[in-house]
Amino acid sequence: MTSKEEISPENYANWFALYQLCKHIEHRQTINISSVEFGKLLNLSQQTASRRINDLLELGWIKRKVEKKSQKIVLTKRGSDVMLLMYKNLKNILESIVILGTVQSGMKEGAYYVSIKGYFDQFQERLGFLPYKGTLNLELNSTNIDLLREKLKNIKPVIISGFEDDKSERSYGFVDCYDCFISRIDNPDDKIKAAILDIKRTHHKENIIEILAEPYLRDYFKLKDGDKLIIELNVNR
Amino acid sequence: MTSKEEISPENYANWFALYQLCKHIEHRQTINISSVEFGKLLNLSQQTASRRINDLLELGWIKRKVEKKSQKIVLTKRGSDVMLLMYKNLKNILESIVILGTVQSGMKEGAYYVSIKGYFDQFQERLGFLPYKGTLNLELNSTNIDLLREKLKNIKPVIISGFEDDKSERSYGFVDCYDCFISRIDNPDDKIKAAILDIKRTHHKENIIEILAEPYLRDYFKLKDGDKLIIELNVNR
DNA sequence: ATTACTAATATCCGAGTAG
DNA sequence: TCTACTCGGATATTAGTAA
Repeated sequence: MTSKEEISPENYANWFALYQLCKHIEHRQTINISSVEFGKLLNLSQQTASRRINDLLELGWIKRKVEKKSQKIVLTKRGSDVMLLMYKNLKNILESIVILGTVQSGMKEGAYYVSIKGYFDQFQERLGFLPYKGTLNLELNSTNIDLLREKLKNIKPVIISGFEDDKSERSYGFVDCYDCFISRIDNPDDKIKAAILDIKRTHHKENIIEILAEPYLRDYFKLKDGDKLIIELNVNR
Repeated sequence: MTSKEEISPENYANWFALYQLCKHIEHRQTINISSVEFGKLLNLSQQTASRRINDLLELGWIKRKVEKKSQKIVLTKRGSDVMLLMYKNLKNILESIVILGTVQSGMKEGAYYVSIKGYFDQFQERLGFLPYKGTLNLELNSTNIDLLREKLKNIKPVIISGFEDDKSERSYGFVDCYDCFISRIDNPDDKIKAAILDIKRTHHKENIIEILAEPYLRDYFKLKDGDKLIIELNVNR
């Protein structure tokens, strides 16, 4: 069974030691590292690094063989459980610290509206980019949709005016857009400037939003349905 | 821009403080917590908890308002970046500490072979479970396939004997199976007993393995193509 | 109630060094 | 070279309070 042990102040130094070790795993859960080298990783002395290794041994998080030139350290089942537990917890935490959207296969209506010249020209002018002729649909869970709505209240929308189409004699309403940045959850540094189409006026279910961006986001981020994206708004926090 | 700062021994106590705070976020990146309560979370005194909050303020990871009964703490952009960075690093680490397989849409041949009575009866008897009549295909990256092969060398396979089918006058070769456990990467505690069909004898690409289990795994784990599963072997580490 | 200062103390770290 | 012990000094934590 996976151990449920939490990292408490008595051993978070040890958790970090394990974390640094894991970052240097080479093959088959194995690390070859001397205590001097390990000390450098930890910004600590050889003596303390050596003591850390012994602590990890005692916790049952690693096994090792001391050899002449260095020591061969192997992560135990218990050790990998410790890392897994932290991963799992962080994953949960992320749901409450960033706004996450799940990629959904779009109904093609988005593409139609974006393409309409009366809208398209305004998008280019007021959003500052020439949008791809289609939208990416993101599903938000209820926590995230609330968080998003709350944040949008404090942001000035980019207003896309309505207009009349002479030929079809139809009138098109105004649309509010909100500047944002989109990134993959596993690579938050690669951000794309994008815009959220006003969620009040979409024909979708309440928890789905539509994203406009210059590139075709499915290709740019290599997305599949179900992938998670971070939606970042320009609010000071 | 996302800060690239690493957590060094001078501030990993602070990292853990932030982590514990984040675990208790209620709404809109906000936490209401007194220094006494926070001290309990950290297994530390009220005084130290209070100092930690001040450290986090100084690092720019949180903002706060001290109120009568408690303090309202809000995670900053910088603070959420710190958490995201750790998440990203852990995600990378996981690839080297557990064997991960990516769910692939199967070609239906697996189901055919499992269903053949000559095999099916043996599966039930020798694996200890009545398998679902189909296999789940998992794609492994090259690191993980090497790791798996290495581990399988040290495990005794469950041998499924070959046989002749009188009617079709075809002969079926033997199959090796390996006991394992399968779990979702985001819920490693919920493990399903399963078996890996001998990768040497599959007709697939080299880096795809087939999994047998009692339930229909796609339903049990609510899987979509691209989801990641942990494959655990019963080896002592 | 709170938060947080100061002073006392407990803990941790690294130099020196042995095996 | 390695790892890892002892021990004095550095650092962190807490008790006692103030605000």
